[in-house]
Amino acid sequence: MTSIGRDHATKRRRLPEERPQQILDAAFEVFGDHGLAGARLDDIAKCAGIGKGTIYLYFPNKEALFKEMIRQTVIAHLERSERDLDGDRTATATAQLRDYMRELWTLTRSPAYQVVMRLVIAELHRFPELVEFYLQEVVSRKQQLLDRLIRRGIAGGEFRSIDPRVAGRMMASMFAMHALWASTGRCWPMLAAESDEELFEQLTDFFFHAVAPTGTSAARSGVDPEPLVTAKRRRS
Amino acid sequence: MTSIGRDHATKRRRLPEERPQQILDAAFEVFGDHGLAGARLDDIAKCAGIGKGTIYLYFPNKEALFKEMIRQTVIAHLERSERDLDGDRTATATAQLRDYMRELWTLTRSPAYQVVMRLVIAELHRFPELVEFYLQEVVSRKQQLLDRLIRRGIAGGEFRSIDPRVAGRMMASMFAMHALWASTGRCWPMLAAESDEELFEQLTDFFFHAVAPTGTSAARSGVDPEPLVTAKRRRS
Amino acid sequence: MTSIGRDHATKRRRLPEERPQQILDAAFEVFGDHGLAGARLDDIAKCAGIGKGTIYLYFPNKEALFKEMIRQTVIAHLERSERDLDGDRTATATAQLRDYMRELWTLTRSPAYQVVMRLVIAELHRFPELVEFYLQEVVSRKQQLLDRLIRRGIAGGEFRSIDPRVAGRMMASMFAMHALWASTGRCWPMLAAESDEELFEQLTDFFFHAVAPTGTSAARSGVDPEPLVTAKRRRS
Amino acid sequence: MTSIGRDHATKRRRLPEERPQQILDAAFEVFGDHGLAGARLDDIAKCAGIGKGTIYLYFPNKEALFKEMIRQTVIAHLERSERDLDGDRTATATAQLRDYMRELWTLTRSPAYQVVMRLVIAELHRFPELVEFYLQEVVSRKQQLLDRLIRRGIAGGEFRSIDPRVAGRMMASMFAMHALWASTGRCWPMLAAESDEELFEQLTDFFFHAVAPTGTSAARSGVDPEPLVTAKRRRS
DNA sequence: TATGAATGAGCGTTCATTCAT
DNA sequence: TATGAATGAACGCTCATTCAT
Repeated sequence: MTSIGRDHATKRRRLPEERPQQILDAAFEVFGDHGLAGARLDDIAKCAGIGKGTIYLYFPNKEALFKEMIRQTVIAHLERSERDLDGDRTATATAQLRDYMRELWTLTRSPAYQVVMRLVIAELHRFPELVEFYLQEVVSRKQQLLDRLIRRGIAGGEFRSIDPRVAGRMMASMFAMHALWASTGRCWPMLAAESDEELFEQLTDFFFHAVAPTGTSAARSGVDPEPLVTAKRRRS
Repeated sequence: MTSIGRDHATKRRRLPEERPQQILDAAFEVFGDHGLAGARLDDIAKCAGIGKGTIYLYFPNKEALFKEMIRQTVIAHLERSERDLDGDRTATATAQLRDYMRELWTLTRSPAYQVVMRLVIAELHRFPELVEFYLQEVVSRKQQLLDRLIRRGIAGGEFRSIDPRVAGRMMASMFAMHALWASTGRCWPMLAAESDEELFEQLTDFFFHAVAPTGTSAARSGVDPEPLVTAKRRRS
Repeated sequence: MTSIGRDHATKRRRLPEERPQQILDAAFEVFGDHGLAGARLDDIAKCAGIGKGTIYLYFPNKEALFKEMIRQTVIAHLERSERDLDGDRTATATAQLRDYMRELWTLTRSPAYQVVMRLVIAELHRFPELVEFYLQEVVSRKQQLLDRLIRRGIAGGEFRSIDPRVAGRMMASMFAMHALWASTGRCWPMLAAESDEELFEQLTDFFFHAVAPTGTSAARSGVDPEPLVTAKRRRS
Repeated sequence: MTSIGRDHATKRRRLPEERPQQILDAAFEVFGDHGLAGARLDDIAKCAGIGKGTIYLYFPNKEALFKEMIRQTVIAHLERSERDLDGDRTATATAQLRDYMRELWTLTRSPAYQVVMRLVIAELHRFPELVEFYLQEVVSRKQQLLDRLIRRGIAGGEFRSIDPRVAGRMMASMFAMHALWASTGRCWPMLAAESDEELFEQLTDFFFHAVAPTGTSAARSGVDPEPLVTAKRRRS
């Protein structure tokens, strides 16, 4: 069982300081496959290449593991977005929004984010303390971010006069749902035929058409009319 | 929670013919609170006011319970929609689509549907047999339904030239996500300020703008431009 | 479910007076297939063509069913044997013993007896009252029966001088074990190649050789020397 | 029940290496009392002085426990016999057979073997996988062993010309049944009056008489004619 | 007398958590 | 610090027994 010189393995003994991250990485993987309730600590330990008891040296219980996962993924992304958007005040709202979407889409394709999204939807409501945290630190901050952006687009005539919270919510719902679908590719082959890039184009195209100023071609927002059946691949 | 016309004693001894529905009602509640994996048959029985073993007189196992929940909500709706849409071939695609959305939205507001949606998204993938069932009986049928409708709208010049599968997917994602949000009202008060009717207007408005023929006011689709900040209440 | 004129079925409604026997017949069948612990009252009821609750009108519980089965099978056989053997005092001991064996073998081939044998061995020891009954009413009476017979054979020079209790015990053990093996044909195909008749010949042949007077061919007991590999079929 | 040299506290904390045997010992006891189906894992755990879950660290399920019990008793003996018999090619078939019987008898007197025999006969047929295992690893191997031995005895003129499979089966049935009887000593006092040694003499004597060459005294096989009523004690 | 829907204790098995090493 | 053997409460499911009809 023990192999000498096993230093090329993916899971190898790391420094003690890395232990918590090592455990979290394993948790992402196992929670993703089996959900919060279905995941076994045994598997997480095995996946992290450590003993089962060791987990309890760094996290008081299963729930705490989940908390930390949310903190890492979701908060990290939010702060990055805030920095990016507030940093550049020269670009058009359309351009900034497109950048934001691009980043969101990139994130959306990462397994860790997909896992967290699914867990948040499926199981967060059983941890009231976490719900509070999530609302304060994620939902409302994200909403404000989009609000500012869309208001600017409306004011500048880039978008039609739409309730910015509604537009933000629509965007969020489309991206979230597609992330969810993408996260279970094998189960929901609905999306399988297209590339991620194509999906992104479809999402942005749909959104910008929806908020395009009335009486105006959405093409002005930089989106070409789509052919009937399948969007052609661009850039990819 | 209390149903009018329950003229019996505490909770027990409804008519035997109602037993399966009685169990399903309890299942909706408990599954909603604890998820598919987290729900205990014991609790469902207690909630239904019957013994644990009684459940097994009507359903072979937990999975079958959920299958029946899906049948009662999602599939029942699907079949109703299929009947409605195929029954009236005179209305415009826009009108039919609006009718469909209206019905979907009504469904979307029912707790039972919200629960099912969350469970499907969160946990279905761990029950391969159910995944198969869902793909066959729900996803593909729904997709075909929308496909026909949207194609007709495009052919008739009501909608712009968009991939009908994409448009269908966007619509589905928006409604599904709003159902999810609404299902956890206490947790996601994001939507709480507005009426259901208003939410419906926002959804349809957004969608019809997104598929409106280019160079054309979406107003032709029967949707007025929205005021800036908050949609005014109509009809409700 | 209810078929009119269903009077040809094997399990049909009998007179109420026959109810207990009807239940016992079903019990023989189901206990035989599944053992005492493994048998479900549901199956017995179904097999008897009656409702499950009806069983409890005639037997206080599962255990009582088993008791009655033993009483019926074992006692019935014992008394028949005693009558037969004591009735005819003219035949040789060898002939009488052969007759007894023949009858025992016939009994041994009946499913009911095989079932009881297996249950007695497997589970009787858990019912002390029945054990007492069985020892008194079966074991000792049977032993006395054989004792008398074998003593007579020794006295008359038909058998060698052997402890009659030992000879009786050997005979009983061989027959019992073969009954057990035969009762699970599918599981113990060891015996499958031969006919019941052949097995009977092998058993009696072996026994009479073992008790044959020393220095004498067993053939005198009416048994031919067997060929080396496989006994030829006679009479069957 | 109490083993000498157990110098620890109450019952717990034997060396971990002994755990599997500790569990098996308890299994022998509980299976013996309640049968295969009737035994509760809880009781086995309690009897072993460990927690219920601990059993599953060493055995995947109930069935595997029994499989191991068979291995330790029946198969271990079988392999010992195979080694012994193949090791010494100089002894007469009679002597070898007597040695084999002697060992089988020793085994037959051990409670563990008696328990296993009863369970095999009474309940094995409900575990198809175990049946297969038993047929492969015990029945057929044992039959071959005896076949070789008896054929040699016949070829050398030590035994009469008898179907070796028949002779083997008779021997097996006598020993098995005596094991069964002995296993319920309190229930079947039939055999209690005599010593084990005496029983062994009776069994071998009976067998060798049965296979003695026709027209020849069985005494040549080394067995004296028995006195009428009770075998005298030898060697014991 | 006869029923079968209803019950709930009890089963084998799992796994989050503990703790002696 | 790190382990993994040990634990026992809890799960889904079964079925002997009860009881309203």
